[in-house]
Amino acid sequence: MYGVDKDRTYNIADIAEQTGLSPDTLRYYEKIGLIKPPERGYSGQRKYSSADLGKIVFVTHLRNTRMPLKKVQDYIDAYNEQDEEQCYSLLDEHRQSVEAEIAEWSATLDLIKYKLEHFQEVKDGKLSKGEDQYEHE
Amino acid sequence: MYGVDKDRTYNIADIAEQTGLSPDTLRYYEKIGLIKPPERGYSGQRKYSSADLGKIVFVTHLRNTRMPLKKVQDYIDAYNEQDEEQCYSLLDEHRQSVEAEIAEWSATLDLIKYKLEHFQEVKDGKLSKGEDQYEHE
DNA sequence: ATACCCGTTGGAGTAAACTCCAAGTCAAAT
DNA sequence: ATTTGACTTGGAGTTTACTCCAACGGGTAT
Repeated sequence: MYGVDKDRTYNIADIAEQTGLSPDTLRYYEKIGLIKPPERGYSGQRKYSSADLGKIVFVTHLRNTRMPLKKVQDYIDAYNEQDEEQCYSLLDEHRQSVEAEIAEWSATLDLIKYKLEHFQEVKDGKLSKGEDQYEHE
Repeated sequence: MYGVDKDRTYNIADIAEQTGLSPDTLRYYEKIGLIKPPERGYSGQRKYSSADLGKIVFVTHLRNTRMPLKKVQDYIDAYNEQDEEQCYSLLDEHRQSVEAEIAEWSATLDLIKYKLEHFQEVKDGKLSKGEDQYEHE
């Protein structure tokens, strides 16, 4: 709005600094088609615009949700086609998979806790003398 | 205890069936030193004992807790040295990392939910006309 | 004897998301 | 003039945990 140079350009190091992505990652995202190739300067160096920066920041927001790059890709595509419905469902789909992930990790945690409790029994002597080798479940 | 052939032998397919691991995975675990090489039969084929089976099942129990193979390795080592303290701390350490994992995924989920709500606002028209391109946080 | 099936090996390939590298260009600073 | 520093490229390497493959051996069924 104010104070922001809408027309300045950024080199790859600037973008890296602004986004927290490494230059390598930026080139990688470009290579896989996640971000569009920016203009090039005098000696072939990338020259990003403020709009470019905005789009890359947007990608980082999606990545912050741990959305896989393929899905980010799909999301960007839907975004460019102004298909908000599709954007929404992709995000909601992602929410579901994250919920599933949490459920799996929670079940895993329960299992570990169970093992730890069982372990306590072993240390308490309840099972310590038996031939229960490799049988802590 | 009863009805279980303590002295029968198993080929790799039998072990695969009993454990749910593939023959390839069994050979892989053996290659990385996670399970000890079993006896070999007439023509060089693996001949697992009941004890072998037990140990492999044990590994699958650890893997069920999503413990990384390296850590399973450490656990087995500690187990073989009868260092129960160490076994316990490895498991507890693992519990902590799983809890951290859950915390991260939960934060991710919150972020996604926030985005979805924000999205709703967009669809409700609050932001739909603005030049807010690439600015859904 | 021939096909068939199960096993063997070393090594390559897969997925995801980077990360690193060598070799090269180019301009500014000394 | 030369060093320094930032950038370029294609391509290889990293991690984890497998999975697949070709080429081969050997016992069983017909």
